Amino acid sequence: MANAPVSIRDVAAYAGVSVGTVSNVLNRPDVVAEPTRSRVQAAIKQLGFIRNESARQLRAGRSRTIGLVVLDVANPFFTDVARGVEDEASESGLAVILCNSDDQQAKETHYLELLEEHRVQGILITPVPGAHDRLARLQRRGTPVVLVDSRSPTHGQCSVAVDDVLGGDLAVTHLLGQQHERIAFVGGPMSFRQVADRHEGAVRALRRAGLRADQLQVIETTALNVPAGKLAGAAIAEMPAALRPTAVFCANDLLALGVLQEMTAHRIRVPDGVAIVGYDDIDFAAAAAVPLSSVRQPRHQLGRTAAQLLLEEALGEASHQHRQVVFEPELVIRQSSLARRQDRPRKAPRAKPPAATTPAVTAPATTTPAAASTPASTAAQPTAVSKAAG
Amino acid sequence: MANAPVSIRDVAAYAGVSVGTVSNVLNRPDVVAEPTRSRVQAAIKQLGFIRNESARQLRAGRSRTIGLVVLDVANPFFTDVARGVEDEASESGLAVILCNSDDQQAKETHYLELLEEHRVQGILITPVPGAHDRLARLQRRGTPVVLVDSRSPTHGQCSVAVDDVLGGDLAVTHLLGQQHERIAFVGGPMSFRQVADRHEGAVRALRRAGLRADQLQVIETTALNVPAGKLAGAAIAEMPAALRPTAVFCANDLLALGVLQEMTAHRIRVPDGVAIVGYDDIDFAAAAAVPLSSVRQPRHQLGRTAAQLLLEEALGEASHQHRQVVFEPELVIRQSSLARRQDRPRKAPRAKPPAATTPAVTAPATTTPAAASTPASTAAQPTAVSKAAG
DNA sequence: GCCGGTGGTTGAATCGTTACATAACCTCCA
DNA sequence: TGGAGGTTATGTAACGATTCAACCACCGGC
Repeated sequence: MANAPVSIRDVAAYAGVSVGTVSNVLNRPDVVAEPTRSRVQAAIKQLGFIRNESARQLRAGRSRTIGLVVLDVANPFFTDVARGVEDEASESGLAVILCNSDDQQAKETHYLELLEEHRVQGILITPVPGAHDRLARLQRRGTPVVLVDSRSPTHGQCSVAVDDVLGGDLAVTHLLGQQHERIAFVGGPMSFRQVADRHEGAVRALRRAGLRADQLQVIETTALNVPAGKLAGAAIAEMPAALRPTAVFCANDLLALGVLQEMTAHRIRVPDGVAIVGYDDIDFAAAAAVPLSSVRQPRHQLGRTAAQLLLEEALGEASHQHRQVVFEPELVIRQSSLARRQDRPRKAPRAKPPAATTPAVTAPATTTPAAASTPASTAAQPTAVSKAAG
Repeated sequence: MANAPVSIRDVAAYAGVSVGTVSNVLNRPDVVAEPTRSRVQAAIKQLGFIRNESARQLRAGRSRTIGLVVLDVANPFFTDVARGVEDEASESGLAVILCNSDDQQAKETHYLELLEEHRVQGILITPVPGAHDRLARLQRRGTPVVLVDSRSPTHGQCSVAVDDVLGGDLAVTHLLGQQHERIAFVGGPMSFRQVADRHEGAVRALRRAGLRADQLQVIETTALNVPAGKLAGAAIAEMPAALRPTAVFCANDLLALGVLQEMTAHRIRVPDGVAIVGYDDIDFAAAAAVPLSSVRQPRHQLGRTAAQLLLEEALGEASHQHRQVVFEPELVIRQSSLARRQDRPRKAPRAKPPAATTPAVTAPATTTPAAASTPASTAAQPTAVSKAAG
């Protein structure tokens, strides 16, 4: 039987003080004299009083909550980001409402409404394509928005992202270094900026190597999960061996795992028959059938930084300047993309001296052409921070 | 610039009606005459009015939210459960606050307080060991609690679980059937009911096969994640081959993946050197270095059912009876536990016999001894439903 | 011409908390 | 003795939405 909920009023009566005093004990204990304070605290304990957040929020005008909208909770990339967000939020005593838009505009819209009705402090979101108007409206009405793993086209909000063009470049440069020339890009929908950028990076690497852009075979998927990867993998497996790409760069690790499974199913050896590089370096990448090379993103850091920016905007001084933080990715080389015999002559190695003796080799930033502009920086630290007027 | 938030009052003024009427338009549009209604709706749109959830909640006494507390968001098992919960909740227009206790009592307590302050409709929780008092107190104060993947010792609340003893039994019975006799159990802490039950099931299978219980080597871990699995794997790898278990049953798939990685690192072949069976059948199990045999749980269904029970208790009639729903697990056999050559005596050539032509073999329930008592039932449906007084 | 409905609308009270202006009381010093 | 100044405690007005009794206007029936 639920006994009547006890309010601050009941506590006050029980302790023989006014409600104001109880409120003070709760929020500014130092202004209450010792004997009173402990009497009130005893009453609180005695009656099992629990603050009512709704009432506090109503009074305060805002809730002590932030919203996080991700594309797919089942993707470890996002759960790691979420943990980062949560760590940062809980340090400020804020709760996180985690919402899963599942790539669907309708679900996203629904959650944005819900979060706005909850008067959250702000919203962290990896938007579905075309969400920018909705987000802008939200901001105009007073809810701060920070884009996660996405970049603000208008600089109208803060954002935290990873340089995906560089990531794509790193991946494909590596594959080219392993003597691959028939390379495919698996990913989609292209309307996702992440996907488009990774593709662009791949093209850039190809061009720099003197190849034509249209030599990059593109296999566009309808989603970024394992089943979509399997479909793409099946398509690749069915190609005649002479035309089949010798290497595949996947827009994320889930796709890569799907492709890998399908290769195994069709008895195509990885990396000998087809080399694979994924993206995100989720923990399962290293445990895959063939340990997966992947472009690592600072996932946890991404979430933490996003939350920091949001709190800065929501709680901080009015003089907030929107910032675009861009992290640098890092290529992790594992077995799935190693040439069959690294050191045997065959074709003279083009320009890839430090091969891999250790299972996981982290490409030092300095070996990547694109990194030249960003001197001495750990990949886990933002390298490009631009500012825009609030 | 955040323009002043617009309230129901502003809408009323703008539309030239009373606040009561606006509220009616929002909540019982049918009692409002057509011309008035559309006038109000126009005003709402015009002013960009957004309901204030806090105010509604305050008035209603309860929020339109449920809390879900899991042990580890990074474990795909829990994200799948969470999706089930979310699907069910959103059908009733409820939001889910997802909290990650990280196996830590302190974090769990913190989140429970937070959820109680938020006056959630109820809490779904996979508790850390020893949380039952805290939960009971919570219930006494009026917040419904449903245990997820856990069973109520006192029948004082609803619960949804999977028969973990049966799961353990299935796994080890299978390994015994593959001629393994030196079997190890990897899992921990034993204070988790799930772990203890799976272990118990393993022992039961062993006994039934006429072996002594202490022949099951137990390697207790301090957590249920990949790193803990690697530690256990390293321990196994270091044993002299003559003493080393020929098969390992892991309390969950993350541990199994860790063990598997370590076997590979130590050049111990799976399943020839050591066979492995995991638990949960997360999506990544099938994509592992060696596709992982695993005990499958109806994860999504688990979450959905838990949410259903909670809503039944929170929204339904006062005559709620607590129920304990138990699902039945299902063994999925993959390469990691297939005997080298079922019928041939010794070491086969290194070329793996094409054991699995079908990627995943699902053991039909009827082959498992324990299933005998539960006739014709899909594993995805609850098989045991006991009732207890509210 | 009065009464009883009925369909629409109103306005005030309410939820639990916080902030703030005010009061009550002490102590100390001129 | 009469403040001044300081410390504590009090009471009340918000915050925004919902609910509900009361009210109004109008119609039909007798």
